[in-house]
Amino acid sequence: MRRLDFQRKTRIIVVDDNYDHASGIRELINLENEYEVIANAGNANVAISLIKKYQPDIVLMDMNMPDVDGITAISKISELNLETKIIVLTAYDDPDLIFRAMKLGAKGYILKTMASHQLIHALDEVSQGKIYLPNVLCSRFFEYFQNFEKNQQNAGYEDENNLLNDLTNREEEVLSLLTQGVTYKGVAQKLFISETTVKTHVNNIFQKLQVNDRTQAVLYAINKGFLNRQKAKIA
Amino acid sequence: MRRLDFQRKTRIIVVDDNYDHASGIRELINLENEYEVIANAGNANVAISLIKKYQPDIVLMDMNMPDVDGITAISKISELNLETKIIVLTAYDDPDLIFRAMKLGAKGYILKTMASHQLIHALDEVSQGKIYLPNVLCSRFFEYFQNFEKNQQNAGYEDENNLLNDLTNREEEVLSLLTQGVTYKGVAQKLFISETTVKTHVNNIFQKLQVNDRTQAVLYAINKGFLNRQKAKIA
DNA sequence: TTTTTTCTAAATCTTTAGATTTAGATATAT
DNA sequence: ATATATCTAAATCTAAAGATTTAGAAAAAA
Repeated sequence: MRRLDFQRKTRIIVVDDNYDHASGIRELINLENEYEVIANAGNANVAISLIKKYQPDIVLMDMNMPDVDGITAISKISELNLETKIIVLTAYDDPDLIFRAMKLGAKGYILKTMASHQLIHALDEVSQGKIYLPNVLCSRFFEYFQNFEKNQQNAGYEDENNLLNDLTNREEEVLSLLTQGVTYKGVAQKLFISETTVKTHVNNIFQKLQVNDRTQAVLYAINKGFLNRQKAKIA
Repeated sequence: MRRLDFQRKTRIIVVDDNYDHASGIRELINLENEYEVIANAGNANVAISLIKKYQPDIVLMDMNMPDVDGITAISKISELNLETKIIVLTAYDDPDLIFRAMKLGAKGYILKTMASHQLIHALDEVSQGKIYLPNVLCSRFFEYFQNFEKNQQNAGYEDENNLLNDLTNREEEVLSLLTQGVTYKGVAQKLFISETTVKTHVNNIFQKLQVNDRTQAVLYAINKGFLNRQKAKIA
């Protein structure tokens, strides 16, 4: 399934602060006649300017770099909105790293411990527009992904520091309306209570959430996953 | 790599509205001596009550069902917080479906068109706690995932209906402070302008966003991805 | 050059919002 | 039986928010 277009080789930039390692990769790749390493960067900032200048097809990015970390580098590169595809090279199968890299649009992820033909295989897949993620790393990704989603949904639920837990049922109802931008009068009408009662509730809410006004209360609620809670209760 | 624990078979519930298809799967699985289909559900509601009652190890869930759709069913099952693992069976490789199913915690995803030994393989992997997603579907997932993330980051950027686009620079600065719960006086101090000027800006913001007060303005801003915008500008 | 936009500001006024205190009615728990 | 928590409500007050009009200065666009 190698590309048969010999008119132009797939151009690669290698980003690695270890010069020996980078050279090894360069030689390995240059053995293949459809790929060529056109440049080599020792740190993220050099990498970014080189990528801007040469707009390579693929960037092979090492993740253990000084100064700017790999994730930040990937983020900056993807902000350039180029056609350049990023393949991450790393020593560890840290699920958080895999997750964040893929989130930022990395097209491949390989461990340094993997056999060298894996690297070429990754280049083949990615240059064809596919995503290359070995099964082991794919599993890691999904474990993390599913945990992440679960935590998103339950954000702040069993959190000891979540002041929302101190609210009474009625106060939650009132806060819910506040997060919809309803006024005192509006709340009073919707809950069939007097406006002064609403004020009492709102004041209690402010004290419990340790805020001074409704905007801050709403912001606190949103940050602590109050909206998710409400959804859960409705459903 | 099959499990060697013959003391208890892995218990499976099949959810499929097509009886013939369900029977086929049942027979196929019962050929394997480490698995047994303990029940069969023709729709989602029956499935959920059966799952509550029997707490199976694995649920094989067909996605083309009447009434309650498969995604809703998965959502409800995962809310039960059981150890039950869900494998999705479907005819189409719709990336949105794959994405949502995996997001909700499905442990496997197979196409009906795939060979039957794939199903058994999926059962093996999932019963061992792994995630089973064939390469083709994995690619689909990541394409969708990365697009999704990109859209999340640019939420509302080039949206014609996004009233935030009508704001001037100064108004954006003011709104940014409002989304932090700052008062008129506070905004005036931070921007080195008079309080009345702040009021003018805020009133203009309200008109442009078609809202009546700061809470609604803040909510509008958050929903339309204003916070992401600000982050992008700072960075 | 003239027009338009943006940022600035003040004055005036009405309406909410928020703080604080007090208190009756219910229900729950000790 | 007596605290304790919750929901209700009113009165009173101050501070903040919001609406509306008018207008000068500077910059950018026509």
